[in-house]
Amino acid sequence: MTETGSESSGGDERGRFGSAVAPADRFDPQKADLRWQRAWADAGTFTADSDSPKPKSYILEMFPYPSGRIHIGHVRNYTMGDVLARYQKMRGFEVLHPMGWDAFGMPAENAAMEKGVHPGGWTRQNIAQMKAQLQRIGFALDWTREFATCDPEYYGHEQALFADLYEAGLVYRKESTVNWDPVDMTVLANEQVIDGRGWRSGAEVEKRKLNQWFLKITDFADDLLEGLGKLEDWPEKVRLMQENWIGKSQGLEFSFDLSDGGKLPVYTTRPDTIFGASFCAIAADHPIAQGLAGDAQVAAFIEACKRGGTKAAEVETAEKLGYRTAITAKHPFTGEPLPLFIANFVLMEYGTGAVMGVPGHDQRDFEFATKYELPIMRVVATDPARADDPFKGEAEAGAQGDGGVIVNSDFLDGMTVEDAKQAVITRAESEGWGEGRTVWRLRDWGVSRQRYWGTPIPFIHCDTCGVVPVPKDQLPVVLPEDVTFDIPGNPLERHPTWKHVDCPKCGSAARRETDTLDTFVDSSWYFLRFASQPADRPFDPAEVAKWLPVQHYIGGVEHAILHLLYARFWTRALAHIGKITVQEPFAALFTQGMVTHETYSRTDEARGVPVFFSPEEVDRTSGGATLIADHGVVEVGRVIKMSKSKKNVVDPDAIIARHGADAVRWFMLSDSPPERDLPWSDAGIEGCARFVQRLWRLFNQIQPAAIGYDKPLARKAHQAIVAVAQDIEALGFNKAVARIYELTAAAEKSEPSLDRNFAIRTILHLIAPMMPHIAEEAHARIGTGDLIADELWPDHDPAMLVDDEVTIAIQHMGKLRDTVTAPKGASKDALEALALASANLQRSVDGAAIRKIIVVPDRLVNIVT
RNA sequence: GCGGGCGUGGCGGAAUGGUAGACGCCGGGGACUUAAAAUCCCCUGAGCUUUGCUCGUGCGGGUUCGAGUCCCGCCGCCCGUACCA
Repeated sequence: MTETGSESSGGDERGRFGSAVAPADRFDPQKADLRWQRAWADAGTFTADSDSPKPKSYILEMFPYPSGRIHIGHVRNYTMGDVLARYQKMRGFEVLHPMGWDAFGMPAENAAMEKGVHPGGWTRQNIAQMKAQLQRIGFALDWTREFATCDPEYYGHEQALFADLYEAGLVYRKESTVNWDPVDMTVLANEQVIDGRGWRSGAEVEKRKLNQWFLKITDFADDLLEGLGKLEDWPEKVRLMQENWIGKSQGLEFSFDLSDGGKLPVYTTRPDTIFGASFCAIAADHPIAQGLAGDAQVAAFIEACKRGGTKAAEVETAEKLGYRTAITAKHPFTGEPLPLFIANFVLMEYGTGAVMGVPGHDQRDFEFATKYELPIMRVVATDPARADDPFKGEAEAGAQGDGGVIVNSDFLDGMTVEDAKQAVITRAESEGWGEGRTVWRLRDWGVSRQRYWGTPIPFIHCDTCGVVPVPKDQLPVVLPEDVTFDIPGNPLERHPTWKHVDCPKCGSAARRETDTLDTFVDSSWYFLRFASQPADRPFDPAEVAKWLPVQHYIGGVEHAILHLLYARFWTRALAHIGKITVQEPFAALFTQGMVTHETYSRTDEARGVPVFFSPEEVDRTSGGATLIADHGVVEVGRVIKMSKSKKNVVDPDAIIARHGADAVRWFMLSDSPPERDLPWSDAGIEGCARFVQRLWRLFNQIQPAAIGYDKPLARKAHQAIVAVAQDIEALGFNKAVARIYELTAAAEKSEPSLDRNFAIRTILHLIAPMMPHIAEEAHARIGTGDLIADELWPDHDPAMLVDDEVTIAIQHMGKLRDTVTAPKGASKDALEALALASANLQRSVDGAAIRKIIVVPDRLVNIVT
């Protein structure tokens, strides 16, 4: 029992930081926050030492795009990472917790167009502002490793890596489709296409082909897929999404003989339904379609297919259109002539750009067949007896597992879907007209962007030598500063001198590549640059090996596929060419939810559109919602993601100025589970600010002269040490917060004792990763005198974790009838006897014969009658 | 369209198949105060014939002694959909 009171008496010790702090009734975050932020910076508390003998831990949050100001969503993201980083440090790890800037991208160019500023200047200014904001929240970041992807030192190394991948054959050029704005004469991002029109010009967008740079991510498709299986600490949903995105499928590729003497190779994942085929369809940009374009009608149809943007959601929800050619395709088994269509829903990128249409068992084909009055045949049924059942207005997938059986299909009749697939493939292969083939949904990564504010692609186009990489000693290819954005299009393209260079090979006049790299390339290796930053190389492989993989990677679920897949690919590609040894960059991934807020609006009668008001303009104190300006009622809208257009954003600066960093951090961790959305509320943040003061009062109640013990409280403290640690490790911050509230309440209510002092000091350490400023301030007064950020997580006594009494639920037929207290570990017989003795239970049973008694030790007894 | 997720009091949420609603917010009552703020204490899912009982985890079924949790079928909302980052 004595060990529970084994905390040091500690009251009048004053260490390095102790004398600086005067006792106060209230905790003053405005003074304390800055004091401790300076103390950490001066002491280099969070500077990672790669030569430390301690085990390493790399904690990383997805670095921000410097859009202007820190968003409350950033605060949530970085608070979670910060708690982990500080906790890991308390657990004895050498922690790397860096921060940088994903600084290239379209918003900077938009700002340049709208405000006439330079994208670089605008970006740098935003970075300075956002860095100051992050520092004001007290994040335990190693700022010595900060960089921005728009630093030539960073993108120069990226250019070198890109050239290395080119040399290794992982980079190539090919034609691909972009959104083209025919009025602004420029390429549009999908985001810039709204309802099929350019966002500035309002012109109807067209698809246009352009020669572009690609990375061979498909070479790694199998490996990326297989690697998912080993990522145990990734959310199941993200692994599933990536798996579906990669989309490995086994199917049959075979050729139809065409009536014009040609052949039509098609790919299908459902060869079992081949007897249900009633037409064939090819993409508008399929060679056969192009060959028919001499006909004006065909040309017009192909032209019509070009309308609209390239978004998958748009393409696939568009009305299905087909053009029936004069050509027919001969069915390989029946010899039937099937009509050949050009169709807007067939994609040239997937398979062979041609499909066999099986309307009965594919929904798209069903709609198409209905529209063009093609036969819809049943070849899969739940039962052979139902081979001629009609369809109920939609296709029946008849997938495996549904117990489907093949019907109306000659030699396949009676087989399962799976067996029939194999049978058709076997037959096609033995007869030589087709073969089994694995096809991936994943496409190669197009990295060309026709924009200024990105990493210049380090290549030169020479009429004699073709595509020539810029020699390594001429890197970085730096963006020119003197550019203008007053007209649409890529300023690099129209810059007077920048693109005119001599060919590095033959010396004749040549042109610099004016495309820049997708910003996803920048974010595909930044975590390696954080680990080590030599001037002459992108990274030092030995240093990378020390820190990687990232132990916890935290960011929004919106990155579940693209960013995370590209980063996994880039890391593998670098390993493939021998630059690093690590294959998977992120050992554990956590995807956090958004911060949301309700909206306030009124309908503008004249225009019939809602006008939104910001939270500061609205008074919500009286239960309703009124506009402060005119006291009129405003409508309270759904709780949605914060966005400028809905004016439902809250500014972290204003909140920190009011309540301090710790209250904001605590709010970010409280209530909502971190993977779910967090609704912002003023009442919530005020509650957190109150709790900060409540803790402050408690911390001042350490009594150096206290004597005696309080075993129940000590037990709670020991249990909390273990539980909070487990919760933090599982990123269950909301649960950790709840446990701290419970222990705090218990400590407040208890009488002074050695154990109470212990409980208070325990709380101080448990909150240290979450509310580091008040923790330092209190620790300076009641702790060892050193920084609490440098202290270790408290030890616990295993003997104190178990209660000696438990509450047993007594049920009749699964319904609660009574509860009793029993010693922990009581025997089944004893529990049974206790249950049967319950008057409430007896009344419920009412003399009925007992058929069964279920006893769950330390939990419940259920009487079954 | 396709892929993925989520749905529990007035609100955010908790709950290895085992006492649904821990903890926080809001609200109500009380203490302290000349008063207010701050603080502290108590109550707070709905209903009823209130020693206790019934209902209740988006909707409809099912498995089980026992289902928020597992299975089947729906509904709603959110995220991604390859040039937003």
